[in-house]
Amino acid sequence: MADTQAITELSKRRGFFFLSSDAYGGVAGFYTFGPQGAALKANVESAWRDRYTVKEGNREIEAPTIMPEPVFEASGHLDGFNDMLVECASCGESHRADHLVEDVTDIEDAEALPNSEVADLIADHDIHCPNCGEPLAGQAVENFNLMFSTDIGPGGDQPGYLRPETAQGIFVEFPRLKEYARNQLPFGVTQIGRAYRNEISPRKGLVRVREFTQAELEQFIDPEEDEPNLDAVADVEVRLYSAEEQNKDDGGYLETTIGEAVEAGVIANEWVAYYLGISQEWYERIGVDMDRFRFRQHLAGERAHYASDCWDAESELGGDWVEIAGFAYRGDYDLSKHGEYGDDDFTVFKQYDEPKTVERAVVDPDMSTLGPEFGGAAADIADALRDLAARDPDAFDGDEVTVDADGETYTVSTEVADFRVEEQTESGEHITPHVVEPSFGVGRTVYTVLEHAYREDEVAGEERTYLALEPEVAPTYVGVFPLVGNDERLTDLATELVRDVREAGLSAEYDDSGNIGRRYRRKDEIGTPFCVTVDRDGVESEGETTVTVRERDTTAQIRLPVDALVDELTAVREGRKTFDDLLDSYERVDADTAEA
RNA sequence: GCGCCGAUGGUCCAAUGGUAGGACAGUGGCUUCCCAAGCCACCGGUCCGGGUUCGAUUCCCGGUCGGCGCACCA
Repeated sequence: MADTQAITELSKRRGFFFLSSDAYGGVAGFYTFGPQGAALKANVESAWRDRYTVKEGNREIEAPTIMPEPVFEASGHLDGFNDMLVECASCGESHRADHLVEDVTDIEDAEALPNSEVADLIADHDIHCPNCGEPLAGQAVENFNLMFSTDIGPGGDQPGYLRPETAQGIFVEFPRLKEYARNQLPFGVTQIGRAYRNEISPRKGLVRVREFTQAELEQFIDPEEDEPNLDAVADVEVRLYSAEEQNKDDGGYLETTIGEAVEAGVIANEWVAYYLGISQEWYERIGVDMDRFRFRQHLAGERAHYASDCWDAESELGGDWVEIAGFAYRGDYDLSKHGEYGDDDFTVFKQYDEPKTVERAVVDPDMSTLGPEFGGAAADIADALRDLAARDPDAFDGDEVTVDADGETYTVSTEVADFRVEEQTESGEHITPHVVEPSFGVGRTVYTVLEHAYREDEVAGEERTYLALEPEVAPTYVGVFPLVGNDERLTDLATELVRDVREAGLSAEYDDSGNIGRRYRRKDEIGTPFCVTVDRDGVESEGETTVTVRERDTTAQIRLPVDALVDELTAVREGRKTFDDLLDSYERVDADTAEA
């Protein structure tokens, strides 16, 4: 069982991740991925890109991390990302001021009130500190916004924020993105990038940090027509922790399939169900221990108001369940907000199968009459007439019609209004697409992969530590060693092989220091799946030159011709073969015999 | 943000009011034909700032960072 300390220590020592800016005392919530960690993270991102961008036929973009204030007014982060804190003068405890007020009043959304008013309410209702019982009256209510703010350009008159999620970078560019998709729904846009939250209390290493990487997919759909390919994931087995089960005293997991869960209505939304299925398989692929993994449904209270169904992927880390991805059906919330605040069109024109002919009441006011008669009010009157025609065509039945404009009532002859009923052909309508959002925390995923891969065992009576990383994500794929360092035939060939392996696009490290066992252990600790060793038996043998390949988890070895080495290693890396296949094809080497 | 505890080579630990010692790791050499072996040598450290003191890594205060608890996690 991997404890957090052991992994933190290994990560520091072997270069997976460590606290940033340590030379200057460090700063909480910021981590640097070292050489192994950066490679591991890059491999996880590649695997994500392969699954959620390439295999889904989506497109990836890269938006700036800083965006101007109006973006976050529209997204709701400027208001909604604030916490109101009040500190107790007696015991120093900080509390959510809005929550305290909501508890003792019938105000439901105290967060919407100005701070001074909340402070007054605390005084008026004589609210006491929940911790020590002393009165909180007179204490200032302070805002704490979780977004990092900055100034764009000189002068400081254009405030900007570091994005608290990568998603907004996709939503704000929707008007162009829909053009690239040729206005055809459904389409998906992905982004892998940094996001920033000025967390009050970063904790637990990589799990809660202030700067982190997200991988997000925004799937834009027509809610009335588009359906996911559920057949592709219907048989995928998942462990679900539904809201209903969470509310029971003895609630447990539903071990079921995606198909059954949709059938039973446990997963309300088919798109969400589809991505849970895809993700179950993806997590397994990158080496997450599926016995320490579950999908947990949000309880009604923790769901954002716009999300109709929301599930988290959670992994067990150090005994706690940690959210590593969220799957939300966001409806049209994001796009309609940006449509409301932004200048561009956040809808898609949807053509009907066949054009519809509709009868529509229209007016075509004669401005040459209205203008002279009503002066500056004429334009408003014309607008009011159009509204009225759409709302109440019967109003035009008589000779005259009255409308209100600018607070006054005007009477216009129906002839001047030129009321008539027209047949119009409509070829389609503008709709606001709905959004399905699978959103992944990359750092937490990387940490999960590390912790779930951590193993301790014994080899030849000696303890060893190793990382059972999947070949696809292992930061260093292969180690290449001369069995001894003082024989040029061995060192020369090993040096040559490292070049060959790298040339094939596989990350490789050469090592001739100390004895062979030490070098194997070094590679075990960074999760290198294979070690190639050049020995005298191999270079002295009649005929072809051979080398040994050792597999990390079992320490089993095979001997194969150097000419086959790169091809076989590539095949395993790409998932076309396993080491077991190689065991069947090549001579097995018994390390114990060789030792004797 | 608050409370408690802590901070010594790359890592893990020891010691001390008079500038620090070990283990492991690392580097160079010897040895070594398959799993952290052996021998020699080397590299490398008291979190930051202030105070007390002739002298502070040690005592005191503040800060930073970490662990745990509380709060927070749209």
